Amino acid sequence: MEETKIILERSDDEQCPIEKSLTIISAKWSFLIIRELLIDGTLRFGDLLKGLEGISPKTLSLRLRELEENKIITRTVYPEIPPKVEYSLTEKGKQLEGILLELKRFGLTLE
Amino acid sequence: MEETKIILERSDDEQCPIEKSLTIISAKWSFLIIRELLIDGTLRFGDLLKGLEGISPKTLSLRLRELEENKIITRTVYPEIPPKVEYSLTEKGKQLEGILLELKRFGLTLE
DNA sequence: CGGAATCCAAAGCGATACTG
DNA sequence: CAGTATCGCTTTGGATTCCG
Repeated sequence: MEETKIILERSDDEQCPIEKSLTIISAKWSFLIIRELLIDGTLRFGDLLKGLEGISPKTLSLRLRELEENKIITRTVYPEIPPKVEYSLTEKGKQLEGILLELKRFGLTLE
Repeated sequence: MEETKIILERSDDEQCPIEKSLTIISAKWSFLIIRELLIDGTLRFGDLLKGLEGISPKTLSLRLRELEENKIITRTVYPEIPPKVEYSLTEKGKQLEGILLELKRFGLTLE
């Protein structure tokens, strides 16, 4: 039962793991979307559009697609009229709560 | 001896703490600069310029100033000729190692 | 050596209008 | 309702040159 220790080292990957994580979290509006879903569980496109004041549907749509591609959220379509689409976090997505809390803790130490 | 629990909640600050942290860490090249300093301790401008392949002096200079403003690094000038300037992490800056490790751990779970 | 100044291309994103 | 399409501005940062 070996666990590989995670240490900090240089990585010449085109995409090192730290960078992958940051790319996902730090795109504009991304962590806010994730936070909404952590708090509310499941939300529709319109809910997010309304909850995140200032976001455009274009950007929201783009961010949601990226998060889905990275398995952070799931997208569920209900074949009704009018359409209904729900978004929620995957298990992997929920793991981001810890990171967001760390970022919050650190951010609070900045004047 | 009360400790305020850090919980995830909506924040309508122009700059919520999570966003502050992310702004610092996720600017292009920022976490790489921090990682270099975590590994090497103290580095000169030229060392960083050489170590971070692809960065331009303009961008490096900009990032260093931002990090200094946020008390993540210190800048020490030795009044010599030719000039010598050294950068290293503050105690606050060193605290970012934990966050970078979390980001790495998470990044490794992404395919 | 450690930057600052300039110029420019690319990306990012908001506003808005439109569609299945 | 849940997006997509288009347009144009703003920001970012790379390349390069120059300076104390």
